[in-house]
Amino acid sequence: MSTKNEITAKRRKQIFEAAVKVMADKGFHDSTIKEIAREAGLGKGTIYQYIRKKEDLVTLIAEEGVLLLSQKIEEVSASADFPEQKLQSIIDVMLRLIQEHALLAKTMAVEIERFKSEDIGRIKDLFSQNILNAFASRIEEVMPGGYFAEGDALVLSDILVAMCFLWAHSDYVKKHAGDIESYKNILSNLFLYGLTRKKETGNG
Amino acid sequence: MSTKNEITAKRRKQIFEAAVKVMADKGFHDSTIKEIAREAGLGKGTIYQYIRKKEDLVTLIAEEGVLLLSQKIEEVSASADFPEQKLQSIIDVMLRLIQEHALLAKTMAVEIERFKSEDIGRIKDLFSQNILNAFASRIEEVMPGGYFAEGDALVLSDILVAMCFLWAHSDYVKKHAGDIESYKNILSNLFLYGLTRKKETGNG
Amino acid sequence: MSTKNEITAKRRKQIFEAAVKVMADKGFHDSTIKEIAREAGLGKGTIYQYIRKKEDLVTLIAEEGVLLLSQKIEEVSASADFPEQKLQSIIDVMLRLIQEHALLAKTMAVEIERFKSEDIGRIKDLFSQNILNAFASRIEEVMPGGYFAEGDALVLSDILVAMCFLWAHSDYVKKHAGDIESYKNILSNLFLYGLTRKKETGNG
Amino acid sequence: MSTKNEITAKRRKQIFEAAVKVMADKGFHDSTIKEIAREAGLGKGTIYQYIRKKEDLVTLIAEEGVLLLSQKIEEVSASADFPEQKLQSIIDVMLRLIQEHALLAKTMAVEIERFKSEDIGRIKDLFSQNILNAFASRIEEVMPGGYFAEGDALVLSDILVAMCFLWAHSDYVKKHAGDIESYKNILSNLFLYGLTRKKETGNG
DNA sequence: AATGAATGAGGGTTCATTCAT
DNA sequence: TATGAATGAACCCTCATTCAT
Repeated sequence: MSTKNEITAKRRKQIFEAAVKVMADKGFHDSTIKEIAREAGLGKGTIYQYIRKKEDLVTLIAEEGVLLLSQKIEEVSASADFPEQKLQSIIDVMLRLIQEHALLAKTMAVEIERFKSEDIGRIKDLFSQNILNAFASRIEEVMPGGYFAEGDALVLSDILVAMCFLWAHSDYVKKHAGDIESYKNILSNLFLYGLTRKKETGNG
Repeated sequence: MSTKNEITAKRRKQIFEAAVKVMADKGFHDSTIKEIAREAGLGKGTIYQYIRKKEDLVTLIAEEGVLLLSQKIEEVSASADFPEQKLQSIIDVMLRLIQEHALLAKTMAVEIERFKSEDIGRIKDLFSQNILNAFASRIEEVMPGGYFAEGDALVLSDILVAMCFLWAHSDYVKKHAGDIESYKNILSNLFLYGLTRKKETGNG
Repeated sequence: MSTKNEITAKRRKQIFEAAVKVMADKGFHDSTIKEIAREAGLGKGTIYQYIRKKEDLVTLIAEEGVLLLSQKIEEVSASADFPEQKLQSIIDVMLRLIQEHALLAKTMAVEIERFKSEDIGRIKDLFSQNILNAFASRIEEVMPGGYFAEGDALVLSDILVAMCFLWAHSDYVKKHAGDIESYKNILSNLFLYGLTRKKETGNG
Repeated sequence: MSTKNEITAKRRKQIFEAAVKVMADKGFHDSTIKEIAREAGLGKGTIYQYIRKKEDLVTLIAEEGVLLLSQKIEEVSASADFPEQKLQSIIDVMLRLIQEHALLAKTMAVEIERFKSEDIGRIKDLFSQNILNAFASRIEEVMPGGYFAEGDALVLSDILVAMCFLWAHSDYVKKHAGDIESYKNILSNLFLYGLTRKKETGNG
């Protein structure tokens, strides 16, 4: 026995997943409502019971994506590790999530930047506050005394997050890195040590 | 007195620049031929004397962009600096070009990845060979003995190039970094030293 | 209460009839989908729920026309009359159908020959097998011992059918013959007796 | 040394022949001025020095065709043969001309009927007076005492002329008759004797 | 709530025609 | 006179959105 709300939630999920799947493949403009409806196993008209405009699907995807990432990221932030480990953890989690929700991440990475609707503004704020700031905090913990000013932390977190998303939509990166584990190591080492730091050969 | 070829070249440039401008603002799909024509100061039909399909405009932009970058990048590579300076130079040049041709770079960054026409394949190869490889070579020169394997150079160049392009289309980065000079320093320091290297305070 | 199929059938008919009407007047190229839609009392987009391309309308018209003619022609062929009466009957039926479906016949006569799509090939085969052959059979029955070889029957049926269709699109013929009854007599007499046979004045 | 008029005449011929060639292949609407110009070895703009509108090409073709046919047909009419031979001659000439100027004839047959411009009216009159009437006269000479009324001659000449043109554009007729000689015989016999007249086996 | 038939705005593209050279 | 670059009207077709069932 399903309550009305349960059905609504189920439909939303159907539509969301179909939209993610189709849009990750074709991008926003080349995806049609008809195809998304078919993928969702619903009628074309039914979609419009749950969204007002096609654009809303991107909002939906963005929102879902940001929430998903936010939750996990917070967990990591709460861990008791050393700063460097915390940074590695957050990269690790981010990449794992992106891998796990590859299609969602791809659509987020590719479509969101170009959207200018009002709703997206709200989500970008959420993204900024929950994700970028979490990264920035982790970054701030490891950079004092080094080459960066305090204000650089935000830029660096923009960069790091973007590099994580790169895994979702860059064919080059996937081809060159081979697997996500390699990519994670490269990213961690780059951010922690840079290219020129020499590894200490463990003799003492 | 203009020869036919001169006019043709001039028109191509007009159209190219109009396309870059409009597409950087609206993206491929939301740009209409009509608007591009208006921006170029030409009639709608005239556009089709110089391209066969709207899609060709992206190919054109991609090609022009890759050539533009390739040329300058090569110059840097030929310089006689030390490896670390060479890497800084190439980042410097890349960012300056991206700044100078901001709209072109934005369209390149945003649209090319999603295009799947045959012509784009050719251009991606060009991009890979001329730009990614140039970066990879510079990267290889500074990383021995450190945390990276030789094969990582390509991935790292993917990453570095992506970071440069981030300046072209990420509102966050622009807002957080303020100006391109800051961004350049952040990128250079990140790549050369990473977040955790401590600056030696010169009291030796 | 209309089932989905009934509506579909109704729409198809609407569109078909509108297309016949408009195309008979203007020909394929000078007919626009917009006008056909208006004539059908439907929206422009609706047409494309029932056809894929404008060209399909010609296929549809051709097919319908051939089927229509085939059915009636077969009935005549099955009659028990003498050969000469059978030939007259088939001319009679053909002309009556062409008169009755004047617009359809005109479009058939004018447009089909020039179309080269694959679907038309199939329909031409149908036309050839069902209509030309029926005429040829009737012709074969009356011509032995005369001026024609057996193999001429097909050519003669091409000619006779073309003559019938002439009624559909030749202004000259309509003007000169006046009414279809006259035209039918002329055709029958021409085919049966030729120009030079003298009528026997019934005095014996 | 060419006078201005000679060049003009030469250009007209070039354009005329190119138009005939292209239109016979593709029909009026699918022929472009560009292609006709190329076929004529002239620039696109040059065409418009000799015609006002694309439609004029059809007028030109029609006019030329009618004149061509008229001239030869008149010669035959002036011959001193017996009526039946005269009819055969006129069929013979007509078919030979159609064969010789196959492309011209095809375009005449296919395109003229649908054109409604004022100029075409004039040409149709010419056609009617010069060609249809010539045929009608020949027909009138052979039909007295037979199955036809005097007024039928015009209809019969419409029919006969149409049957001659059939050779120019019916694939069926060409395929079934094989060569034009056969077709000519079939047409002649049909018109002179009909299907049912028995050949007298010449034994007294 | 679910559906898909109906719709028309809007976009890409073609091409007859013009006109400056 | 010859040309072809320039132009925009006009057309086909797609697809987001609506709405009656």
